[in-house]
This record gives sequence, structure tokens and C-alpha cells, in this order.
Amino acid sequence: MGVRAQQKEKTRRALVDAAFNQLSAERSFSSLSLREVAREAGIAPTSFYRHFKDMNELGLTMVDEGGLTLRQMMRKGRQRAEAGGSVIRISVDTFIEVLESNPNVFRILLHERSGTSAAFRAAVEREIEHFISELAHYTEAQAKRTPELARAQAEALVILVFNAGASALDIKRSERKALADQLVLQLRMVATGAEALQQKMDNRA
Amino acid sequence: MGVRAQQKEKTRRALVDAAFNQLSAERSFSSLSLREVAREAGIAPTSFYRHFKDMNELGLTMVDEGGLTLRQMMRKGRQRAEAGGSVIRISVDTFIEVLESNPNVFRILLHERSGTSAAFRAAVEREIEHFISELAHYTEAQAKRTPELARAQAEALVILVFNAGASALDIKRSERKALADQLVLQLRMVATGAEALQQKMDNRA
DNA sequence: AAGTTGAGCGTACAATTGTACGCTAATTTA
DNA sequence: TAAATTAGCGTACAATTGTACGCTCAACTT
Repeated sequence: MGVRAQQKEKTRRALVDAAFNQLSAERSFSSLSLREVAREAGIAPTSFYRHFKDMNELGLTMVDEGGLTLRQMMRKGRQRAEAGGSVIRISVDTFIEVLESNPNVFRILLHERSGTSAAFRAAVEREIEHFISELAHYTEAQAKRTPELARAQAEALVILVFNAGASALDIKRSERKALADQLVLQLRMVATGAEALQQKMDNRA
Repeated sequence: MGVRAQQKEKTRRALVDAAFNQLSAERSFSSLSLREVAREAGIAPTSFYRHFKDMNELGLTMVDEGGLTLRQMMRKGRQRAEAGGSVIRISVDTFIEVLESNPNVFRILLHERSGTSAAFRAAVEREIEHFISELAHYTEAQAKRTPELARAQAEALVILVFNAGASALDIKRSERKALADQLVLQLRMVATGAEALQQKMDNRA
């Protein structure tokens, strides 16, 4: 890569990072202005256009990147689970850790999921879908579920986790343990219930 | 009430209604400007302040009102359920109907739940909490659950319903049936799982 | 009847926004 | 080496925003 392309990439990163850094509990992506992001990245407002068509394009980039980051971190956590122990418990703990170290990555997914841009919502849904289908396939193989049941179960699990994540962002660290415990309980409910429904179906056949 | 107070109340309503009417899939409350709302309500921008301290105060009013509306409609639906039939099924169907006839009421709750104002998030959480605790008490009495378990179960149910509501807003009407079916399946999972966990606990004691 | 209150208005202003346009200077290509 | 490309800048402008201030006049109080 030439010197020029390298520098361009560097500036582009600066823009993405600047945007991520400006996110907080009080500041959503849609409340960021092009000028603010450019300022934080240390370039002139008009230079922004050399990298992104508009703020929308930057935002979609962030959603894609964020989803990828999250999935990578969760995958690493799953490896830990293979050493033994409750899959649910370990996954929840991993998720909380991921959340604490990358709050803004989670925030943009969380917020834009119910945002005003259809493109954003679709992008977030796509990321969440990755989680769901990964989990559904795992469950289908592992626990011998109907595809339909596995799908519904996986979706319920992911939704509950995601939702707890949103709450976790809003509370003190000391309260997070209780939240994690309740989440584990809920996930067990779903898993147990799915198992029971599956058996009822099997018996009937 | 005097003529004067009456007129004031009327204008106040015009403001609230104007704001609700401007909400849509593409337009969130936080993207509304004070001037837009005033314009739609047919008053001068500065007159807005005679009714609300700022847009925040209007928004909180809307959340409270919206939550109330939703609860009232759901309660009406529950009466229908008392005539017999699956509580889950009827509740889900009611919810979908409520959603279709008041999309904007649901939207503001949905969006501000993950919004950037702590006050808004708290207000929405309060509304959702009403649903949860109503349901938890019902389940605790009806199905003889531990308070802890009843709470976790109720919360899981409400989250799943709420979440499905968000998806429902984004799809065609014809696809909503499938969504409702899957939701019912998920709710049954939770209910069945909670029952199983409860029995396991009872046996142990 | 006289005095007070307050809802609504119009004007005004400083901020901030997105972005069009044309320039510069360094890199890349030929 | 000469020409072409392009990342980044500065200037400029029209929109829009929230809100301070002071006025009016109908409704209410005394």
C-alpha cells in the first residue's frame, strides 16, 4: 500500500474512532454532527467527504465493525466454556465482560436497533441474526431440536441477553452480579422449557 | 374550570398531539424540534414555554401518557381472556392489535428506552415495570411460584413481548401472524421452563 | 369598576449545522 | 521529468435551532 493510501486509511480510522469515542450514555450516534466528528478526528469538516458520503455511511460502518468485534469476543469466550462448566453461566459472564470493556460498541447496536433509519435497523438486525443463527445451529445439533424450535429458542436467548446488556449499562457495577444471576435463571427457563416442549413433541410422534 | 384554564388545557393537548403525530418510523421524539411541534400545534414557538419547561418535559409527559394508554388497552384485552382460552395466545393477539392502532405510542416507549436521556430511560422503565409486576403478582398467585422465580419469569415474558412488538412495527401485516406464532412459542417455553424449575425446587425441599 | 394575571405573539440574536466551491501541495502515474 | 490525481483546507452561505425580551388583550380577582 502506497504512502498515500496508508495516510488515508489512518484518517479514516481517526474518524471512526472519534465517533466511537464520542458515544456515551448521554450521546447517541444520531446526535453526533459531522462537524463534531471531524473536529475530534482533527480534520476540516469538508474533508470528511473524502472518506464517507455522509454520516449515515459512517454509522453503518460502525455498526458492521461493532457487530464483528462483539462476535469475535464472544467466540473467544466460548472457547473458555469448552474447558467445562455451564455454557450458560460462562457465556453470560463473558458477555458482561465484553460489555464493560466495549460499552460504546454495544451502545450503537442497542440504540440504532430502535433508531429512525431503516438501514441502521436492518444492519443491526443482521448482526444480531449472526448471533441467533450461530446459536440455533449449535442447539439444533447439541440438543436435537426441531429447526423451528431451535430457532425460537435461540432468538429468545439472544433477546434476553441483549436486553440484560442494556440494563447493565445503566447500573452500578456492584448491582451487575444480581442482574447476571437473574439473566442466568431466565436463560435456564428458556432452555428447560424448550427441552420440555421438544420432548412433548417427540412423545406425540 | 374557567374559560381560561380550559383554553390552556386545549393548547396543551394540541402540543402533545402534535408531537405524537409527528412520530413515525423515520422520526423519533428526540429528532423533533420545539419549533416543529409548536408549528404543528398552531402556536408561536415561544408560547411553547407557557406549557412545558422544555422539550424534555413534553417528552416525559408523552411517555407517562403512552404507558397509561398501553396498560389500559391491555387490561381491556385481559378481560376478554377471562372468558376462556389460552391466556398467552389472547394476550399476544391483544398486544398486536394495540400496537397496530397506536404505533406511535409504542414507538416512543421503544425508542426512549434506549435513548440518551437517563430521565427518559427511567420513565420508560417505570412503565414497563408496571407490566412486569402486574404479571408477576398474577403468576405468583396463580401458579404458586417463588417471588423470585415469578419475577424473573414475568420479566422474561414482558421483554419477549416488547421485543416482538418492535419487530412487528417493521414488517408487513401479512408477516405478523408468523411473528405472533413464534412469540407464543417462546412465551410457552418460558412458562413451561419456569414451571419445571419450580417443581425441581419444590422436590428438593 | 379597577387592577392583576398570564397565554400567546413578534422580533431578535447568537449558535450550529451541512455542504458547495475552488485552492494547495504532495503523491502517484506515465 | 511532466502530468494527473486527490486528501485536506478555508471561505462562504442559507437553514434551522433554542430562547430572551417585551407587548397585547382577554380573563379573572377584588
